Amino acid sequence: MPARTRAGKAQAMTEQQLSKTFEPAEIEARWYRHWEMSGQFRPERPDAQPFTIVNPPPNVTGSLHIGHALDNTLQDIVIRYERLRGKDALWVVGTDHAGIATQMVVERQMEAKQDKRTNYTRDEFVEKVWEWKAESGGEITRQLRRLGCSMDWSREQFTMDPHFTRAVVKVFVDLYNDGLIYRDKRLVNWDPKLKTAISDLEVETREVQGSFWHFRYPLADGVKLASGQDYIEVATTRPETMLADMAVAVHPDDERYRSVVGREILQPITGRRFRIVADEHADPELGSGAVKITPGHDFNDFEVGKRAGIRPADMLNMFDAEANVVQVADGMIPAEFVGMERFEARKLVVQRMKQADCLIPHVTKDKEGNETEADAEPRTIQTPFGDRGGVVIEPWLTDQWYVDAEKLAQAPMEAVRSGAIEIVPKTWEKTFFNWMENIQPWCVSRQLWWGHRIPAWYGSDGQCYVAETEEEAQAKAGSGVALERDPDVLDTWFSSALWPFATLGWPQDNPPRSGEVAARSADGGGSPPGRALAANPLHHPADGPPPRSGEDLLARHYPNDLLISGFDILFFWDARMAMQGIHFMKDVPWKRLYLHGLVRAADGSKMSKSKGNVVDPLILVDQYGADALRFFMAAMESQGRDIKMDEKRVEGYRNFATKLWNAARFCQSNGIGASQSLAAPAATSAVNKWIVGEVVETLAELDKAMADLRFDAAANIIYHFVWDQFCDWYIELVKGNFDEETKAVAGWVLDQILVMLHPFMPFVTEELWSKMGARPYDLIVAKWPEPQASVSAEAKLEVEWLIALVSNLRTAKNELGIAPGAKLEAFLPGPSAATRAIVEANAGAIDRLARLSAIRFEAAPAGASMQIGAGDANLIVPLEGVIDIAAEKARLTKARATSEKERDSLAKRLDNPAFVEKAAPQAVEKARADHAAHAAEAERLAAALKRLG
RNA sequence: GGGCGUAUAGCUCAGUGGUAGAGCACUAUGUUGACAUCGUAGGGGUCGCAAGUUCAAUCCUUGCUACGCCCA
Repeated sequence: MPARTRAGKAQAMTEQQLSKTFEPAEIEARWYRHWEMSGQFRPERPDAQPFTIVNPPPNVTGSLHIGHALDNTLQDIVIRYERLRGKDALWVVGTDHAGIATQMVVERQMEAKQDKRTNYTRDEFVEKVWEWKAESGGEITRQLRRLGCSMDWSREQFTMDPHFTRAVVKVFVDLYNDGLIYRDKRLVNWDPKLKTAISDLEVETREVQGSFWHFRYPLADGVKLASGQDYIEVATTRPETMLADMAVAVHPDDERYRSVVGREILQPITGRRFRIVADEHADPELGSGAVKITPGHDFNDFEVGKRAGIRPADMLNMFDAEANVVQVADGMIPAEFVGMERFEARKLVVQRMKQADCLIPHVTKDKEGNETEADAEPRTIQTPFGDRGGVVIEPWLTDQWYVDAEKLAQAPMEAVRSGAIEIVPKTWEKTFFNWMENIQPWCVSRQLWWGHRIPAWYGSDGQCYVAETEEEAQAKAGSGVALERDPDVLDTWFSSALWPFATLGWPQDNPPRSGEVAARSADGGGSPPGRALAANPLHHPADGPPPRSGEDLLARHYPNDLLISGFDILFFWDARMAMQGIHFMKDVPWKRLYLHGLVRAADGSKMSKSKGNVVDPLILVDQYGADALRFFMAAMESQGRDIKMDEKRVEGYRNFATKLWNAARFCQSNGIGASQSLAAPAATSAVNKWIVGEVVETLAELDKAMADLRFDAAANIIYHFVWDQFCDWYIELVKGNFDEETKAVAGWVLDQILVMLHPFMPFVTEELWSKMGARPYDLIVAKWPEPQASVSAEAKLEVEWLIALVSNLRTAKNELGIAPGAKLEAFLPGPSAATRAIVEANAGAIDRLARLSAIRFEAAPAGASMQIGAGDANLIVPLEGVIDIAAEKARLTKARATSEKERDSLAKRLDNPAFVEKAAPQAVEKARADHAAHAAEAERLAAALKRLG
């Protein structure tokens, strides 16, 4: 199959001796470069079935953390597996422009030089971000290579690439024309530090120790409540907002206030008069039952305000973009507050209210009944914080662009319901539906400079024209209308939602390649002139293979087959991909969605820089090798559970790689080399037939685990086959007997191991593959096993008989304190023909492993002996003068007790007529067989004891 | 307040309607030419608690307890 690999031919074909020690670092660097340079991450397979994964594009400012290591390892395992199975496997890779994060990084750099963004024009600043990206962005792409990830780097993508930007603009315009994007004036989550709106998903609610103040709001015009009180009590955790209060709400059924609904409050600080309104938002059970209403600065109050007839445009706004107090439209905020920072204003408001005798102190009583007064009641307050800026979010009234998420959410929900998208593990479906069913309009505009600029232009009259280009907008507006473009950019997630199809060339079928030099559009997207990625030192290697052309990637690779992501971005990214994918492509973005958990610190806490418990995956790679880290990730990835970091376990898998290395070295030193055929070699000896059968079984189990995305099961299956079956038994059984058949079988089995293990441990397997002999192609593009052989039941029985004999003998010797190397002789009077044949065929192994000089088919001489069971045979090993009899008696007694206990328990079950009648027939049958076996074993042991006297 | 998840060996975790497994750790032992990053053998668990369903429950149901996450 030379067409499958361009590289295979170029490679040295001679068998090279394996070095004594396994050194991962050198092997990893060498092989990764070779794979990438020779284009083997995406070999040409035009006729093969496509298989596609897109990676969650990491933030261009990011560096590899342990979560990336998990996520990308799982993807690489799947993609390497499918590539080995002959599919046209495409793993799309790229990075995300990360609007806020990237702008912050560059601004921070400027700050360090006493410089700032606003010293530059927008274009100048954006240019500087591109410069930053060229120099320092994309560190993570190098780091992914160190993990061994086999992505198609030749088509590396960036969300601000020109073709991607065109896709983003088209999506925006199309959604606008479909009425699914609109501009609206409403409260948004405003980050006063970053001075931008953010979506509700980017808000984190944290519990903060705060205060709850109670105030008197005097009734105007001498009005009194039914109780005679001349004020209404209101309480708040944010007193500063009373500078923009526009109402007090009471419940319509609340008798205490019914008489004053429609009357007015005279706010003590501002002197503003506003109405008391009836609204069900006010809960009579809570506090006084009356709430102050600041429609311009609170989400609930906004709704109350609208119901009370206040138009959003008329709602008072008392903050600027940095959350400092500004004068409101009615000019009633006292001058001393204007310009004040929000939390300073809070203090001053409390002070002024207190001076006006409008503060109701909080009174507590101690055990003796002594009263203490405080200004406020201490309280734990659920407070919104921006997940990037880390400051308290301020609800702020602005014009923003919104996506009608509710409409777009319908099709993805149907896709999951119908099974068009399978969510694995299934438990996440509920969470998915819960969010999708309650989805809110998605605020997509951001007040940043770095990102995809919104394709909307405004005339001087405020009329808005949305179009893909300024020319089109101008055409819509008519010539002569002066247009100004919307200064905002789009949420980064808005663009990454297009990843499964825009990376494949949508809306054009032949996208520009990453090497293409493209003029930067006015959108701020696109690589700047003369700074194409091919010339980017980060695009490693600069002389790598060119991307292929002429493919209709979109038609071939959409829908993607699988998406693997952490559950933490289910809403942010996965759900939004599903919305955009189905809307624009009329099909699901991927057939399966696999969600994995978080990697936690060893103590189970979340890793975070502030806690200082972050484990750097690259340090683990340095220490144990990438293969070991990858295997750890796979072995620990059981669906639905977080992974606790366990370095000892990584070490264990490093040891596993070493074990395989040494086994291969041993094979090599015995003249075993590369196998010549895909099919298992013809085997005549039981041990060879047996190991071929074990490969057949292991392969089936492995394929099943992979089909189910059970990475832990898959890793364990191959681990135990290599260590337990191949190293511990097969090699030991054939040692010293390397005839041609055995060499052929051993070489073939080792090759199957290398192929099956390759998705998990690509480096060590590729190295061994090349060193074991001449190969027509590299392991990365080898063929998945097709043994074309079956399991031999007789061989299995025979080898398992031998294994039982050896194990039981070792156990007995150990318990009796006999040196493991001591050579003994055994007697087996009247063996069955089958047993006799086994013994005769395996004299060598019996001598070497069981350390029996002979098994005689005759009665044992009188005297003390030990009894060794193997299958239904009972071997007698004379111990005259070897050990003390008491120890052997104790051993047998214990073993007999175990068998008797099992036997009796089964007998009890079988004596129960209900069991025999109602239980499944196979269960009854199995119980009978087990009972017979245990009874026989107990009897055998009893007889042995009797013989000991 | 709503939702989801977890509780199994000293630790980290699999698993099953028919009396429980792995890795690490632990104990004993081993330099017979692949491997001490190893070999051999061993000890260790009333499967969180309680009730129910069932011939049979660690597994299914309900409740409780503890811990974690998400949403409000």
